[in-house]
Amino acid sequence: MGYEKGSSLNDQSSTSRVRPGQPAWVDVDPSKDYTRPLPLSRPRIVRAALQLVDDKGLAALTMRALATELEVSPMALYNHVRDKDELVDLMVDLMLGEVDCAATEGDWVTQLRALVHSYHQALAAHHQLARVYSARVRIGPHGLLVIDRTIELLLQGGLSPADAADAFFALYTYTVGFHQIGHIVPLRDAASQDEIGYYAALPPEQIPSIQAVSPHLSGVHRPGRFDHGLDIILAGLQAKAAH
Amino acid sequence: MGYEKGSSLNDQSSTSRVRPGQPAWVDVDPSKDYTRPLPLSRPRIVRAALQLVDDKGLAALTMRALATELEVSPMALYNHVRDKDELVDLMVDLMLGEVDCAATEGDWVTQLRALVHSYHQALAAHHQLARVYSARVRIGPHGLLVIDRTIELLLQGGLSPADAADAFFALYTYTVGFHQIGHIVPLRDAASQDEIGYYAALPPEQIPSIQAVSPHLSGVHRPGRFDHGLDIILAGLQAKAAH
DNA sequence: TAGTTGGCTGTACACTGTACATTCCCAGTA
DNA sequence: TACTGGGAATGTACAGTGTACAGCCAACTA
Repeated sequence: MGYEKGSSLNDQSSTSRVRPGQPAWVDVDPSKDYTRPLPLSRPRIVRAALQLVDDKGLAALTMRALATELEVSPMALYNHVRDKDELVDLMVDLMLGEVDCAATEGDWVTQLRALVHSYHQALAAHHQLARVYSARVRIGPHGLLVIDRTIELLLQGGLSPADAADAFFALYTYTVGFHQIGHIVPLRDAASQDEIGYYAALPPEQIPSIQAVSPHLSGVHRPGRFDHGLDIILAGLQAKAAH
Repeated sequence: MGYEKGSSLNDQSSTSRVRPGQPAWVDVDPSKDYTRPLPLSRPRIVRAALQLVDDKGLAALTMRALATELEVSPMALYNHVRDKDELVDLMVDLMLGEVDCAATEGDWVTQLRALVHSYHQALAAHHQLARVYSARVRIGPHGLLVIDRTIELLLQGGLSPADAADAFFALYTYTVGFHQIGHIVPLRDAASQDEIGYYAALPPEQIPSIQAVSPHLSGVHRPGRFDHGLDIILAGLQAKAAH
């Protein structure tokens, strides 16, 4: 997006920029290094970081690994980003830019469902990143727009400002929380069963209700799970909006 | 709970145990070290870790710091705990032991509200620990009991097993998510305003709805916030239970 | 052409989790 | 009482983390 230049000129290598100060008639001297990486920039760093996390997981995001990816020394990043914390904040806001706030079809509940679902999809597309919403969330411009649109719809539905704020937090908390919750595994033998194998730590007769719904518990993030929960909240909101 | 021995005998110092192998008539020889720490044990380690996190925050939980607290070498911990991951799992389950699953007054919604509220309170009492629910959750015996009781009440309310599972996840996600969400601060100048100062990153006219409810947004975890959201979900559940 | 500036580099440090080998203490047995 | 086997605690060490700091060198300004 305006940061890469002339990629058709340099073939597979993305690191060609002719060093200045050379006379024009000098073509190529293989003994010298005429190439430099693309200019570093905040957006390029953040995009590369998000890519890295999507590909290799959150644990793989180290300043060193990111620097390697960008063919640059680790400390070079610190000219564009205060610290790793800020980098993560920027990544979150980049992701939030993918949320579609523009849908205006249907009544307020329908629009709200679409908005939150879009939020959900953005998180799902970068589900590793969702685990970072902890301790503090720093809201950037994209985040602000999503929040504003959500509250707008709640007010449009007839909720009081106080109720709208609470409802916003309920939706926000549910949506982000859904992605923060990872796979649920029993305390022991986590390796043997990679998802819910609930009963491992307690004999079945002590947890009859879990037994009763057991097949529906596996697959924490199974398709439709999020929307079912969302519908429950929306139903509650409609009840509240109608007094 | 049966792990400390004779605490009334040793005064404030928790590190007095007479070294064996000394003749009984030898009273005290100050030149020798007769004292040893209390015997290490899984529960003692886990309790000390939870205390440490409650007092000094999650970041302060390092194996070295914990070992210092227990007056023991760092590696001694590894005789009782596989790794830090397992330690955290055990801490979570210890906290879940504080949830009150026994209330049986009122109808199923009332009981469910009380149960989830108790879960909320346990998390609030150790709110630093809540931030650890990421990536994976390993459920221990206390966690299983809480889950089982929740599902029992949902089934009692008339939900189908599939609906009960979805509803459980909605409640679970909301509750845990509520505590994972930390303070919300704007991207810039986070230091200057320690909670919501939303508008910093965008001019006010671009986020009119946020402006409209602004006073109700501050204080993410203000008293009552959790319960208002919970009531929304419970209202949705009642609607669902009644078809 | 001389001076300055700002992005990039290499080095270095404090700190993390934890593997490994060693030492020590204590219980149980002869 | 003396011996011994084994589990628990220790010290050392290592790889990997974020990032402070000082120097370097290309590129811009006068």
